[in-house]
Amino acid sequence: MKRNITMRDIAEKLGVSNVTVSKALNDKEGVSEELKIKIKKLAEEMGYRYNTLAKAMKEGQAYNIGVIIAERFTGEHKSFYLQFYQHISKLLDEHQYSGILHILTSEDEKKLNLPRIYHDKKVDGFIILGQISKEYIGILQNIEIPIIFLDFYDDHVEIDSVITDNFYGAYEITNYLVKSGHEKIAFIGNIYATSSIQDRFLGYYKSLLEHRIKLKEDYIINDRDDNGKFIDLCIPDNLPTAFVCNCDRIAYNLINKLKSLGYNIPKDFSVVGFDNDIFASISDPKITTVEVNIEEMAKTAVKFIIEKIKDEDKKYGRVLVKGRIIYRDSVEKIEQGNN
Amino acid sequence: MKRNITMRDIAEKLGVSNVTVSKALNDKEGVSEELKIKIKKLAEEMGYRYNTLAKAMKEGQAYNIGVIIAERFTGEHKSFYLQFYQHISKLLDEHQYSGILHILTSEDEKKLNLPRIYHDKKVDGFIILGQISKEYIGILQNIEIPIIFLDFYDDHVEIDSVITDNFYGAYEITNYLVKSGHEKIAFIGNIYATSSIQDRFLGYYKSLLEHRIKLKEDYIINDRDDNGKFIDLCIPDNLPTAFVCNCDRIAYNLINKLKSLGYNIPKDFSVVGFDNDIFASISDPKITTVEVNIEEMAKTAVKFIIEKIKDEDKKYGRVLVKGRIIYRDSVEKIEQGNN
DNA sequence: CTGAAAGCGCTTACAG
DNA sequence: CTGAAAGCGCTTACAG
Repeated sequence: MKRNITMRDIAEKLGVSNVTVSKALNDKEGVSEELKIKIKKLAEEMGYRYNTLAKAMKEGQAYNIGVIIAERFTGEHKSFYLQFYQHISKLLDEHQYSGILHILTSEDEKKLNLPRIYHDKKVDGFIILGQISKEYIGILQNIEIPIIFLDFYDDHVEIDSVITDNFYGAYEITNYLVKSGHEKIAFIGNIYATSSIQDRFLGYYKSLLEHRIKLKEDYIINDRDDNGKFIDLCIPDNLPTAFVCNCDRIAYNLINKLKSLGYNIPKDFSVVGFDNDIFASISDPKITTVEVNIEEMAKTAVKFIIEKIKDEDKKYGRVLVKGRIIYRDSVEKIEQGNN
Repeated sequence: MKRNITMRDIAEKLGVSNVTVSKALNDKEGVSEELKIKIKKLAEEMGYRYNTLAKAMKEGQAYNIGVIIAERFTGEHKSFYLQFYQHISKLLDEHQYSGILHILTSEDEKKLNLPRIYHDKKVDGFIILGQISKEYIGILQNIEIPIIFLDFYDDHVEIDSVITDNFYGAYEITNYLVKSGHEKIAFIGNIYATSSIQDRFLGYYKSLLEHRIKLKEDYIINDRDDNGKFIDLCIPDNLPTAFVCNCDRIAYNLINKLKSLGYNIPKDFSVVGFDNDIFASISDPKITTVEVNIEEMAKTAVKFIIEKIKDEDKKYGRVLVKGRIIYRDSVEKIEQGNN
């Protein structure tokens, strides 16, 4: 194996010191412009590659950010967080950082095992992508490197988080349903499962409150068990005219179920979703939904984590990123009061 | 910022040298069992975290593998490679390595810009996930760290590659169609776009050859332009009875197109896909397809790249990983010769 | 079994 | 503007 080319090699060829080479290559003060150019040129010619590791060790920084996603969010057909990661990874790169994805297995989550990349000081901070257990949050808040929650939050803890404005998004899309004449509006989602679903539910509820529509218990329809596994939807006897689904996936399932029961969407029922993921576009009809601004959220999270590495006292709190309604074909305007 | 705990700190508390601590923590020879246990216990108590960076620099190894995916494969609804990456990342972790995802932008690909993580010596090797341009391959084969192609290959180059057995998979699934009575079988895919599609086409062709079915030019139906963008499918006037699609996505599109034209699938046309991705299961009817063994492929690629880092002379060549047919509802048995 | 010395490739202060 | 010295936290010979 051929030895690596180092700053010293460049320095020797030019009869200068490695310190000068270091300064030149890093565009620091203290080298004549002329020398600097000469050094850079020679470095290029010799195929010099900067050794980040050395710098990293010197500074005690790895220039890596760990991105933790719980295994249960990464199943076969759940690419949402992976897409998120893709953005994060790209943005990190622009800041001279690298992302290291860590899939947190259910076992490690239960046993509260921190990832190896933490123990090995391979990362300077963590972005936690998607809900994790309270207990795990508990140990995370005790580690000495900064962390950011992305797409969820936990109120018992003052960890900074970047979340989509679930509350407002659900509020707005429910308003839209009301404006379209609907009053009997059900919500679909396990309102105990995640803070996202909970907030979407509350946004829906706020819209009802504002419009003096009474919240009916049988209009809150559970869609998954406590492990996040989807369960069969239980449509109430007293049929609503519209459904606010906590995500497009479930809206898609609902539409198919209703269609198989002989109903027409949106003629018989209006359905709205959340996320604007693939299920919204492959559904027939295409689903009116709230688009989550993945890129903006990723950008914010990356900015925050890097700032926090530089200054550990930085605090951001809960930061909301607005989504927007994508109008499609799953909502029907109905006559007021015909229900 | 509190100083990090180092091996020296542990050593001092115990009145031994840092060398001894290093040996103990790494389970190396030359420390009494008793002392070793004492050291490990104290390290635990003091919350010592190993500094990989120092080791890495000493060894000139980063214990990171770069995974390069071309931007065009990571679009909104293309989670296939991201899923791949997820497996790779997890497997790498088991080998004490970390994966660093690099999305190669079209611009960098065109300008032949190597990723920063290469220039910064942040990775010890690369896994290239999915086809990249010949020119880019050209510069990649000149870098001094090992690389592996995953899910594609290029024959002008002796870079090791791990690919799914596209040829054999397409051959088998076409055989299945023939066995089901079909003779007028079309292939859908741009056979110049990627080596995967090309091999799938050739597998299809081999099946035809074996069954003495003539290959008809208008039965090779293009599905995308040279940039990989899907185009409208041009169904030949002389209608086939079955379609071999180069991927599930396009099989899904085809089925919808045929359905919108008033046809019934599989009554009027049989359709098979490839990949067993989400489009195969959300389609109605569900698509009979070839499942790619993502995990096995990822495992093989990870094993190979790590071996190649240890021993740069290691060669593997083109390694095929078998898939298997998933039988579903998109194929109809027809009477021989009724077409 | 234990440890002093040297070195991995940089950067940071400091001196000239 | 230029560079000698020290140090980041380990590991690898080598000596005792």
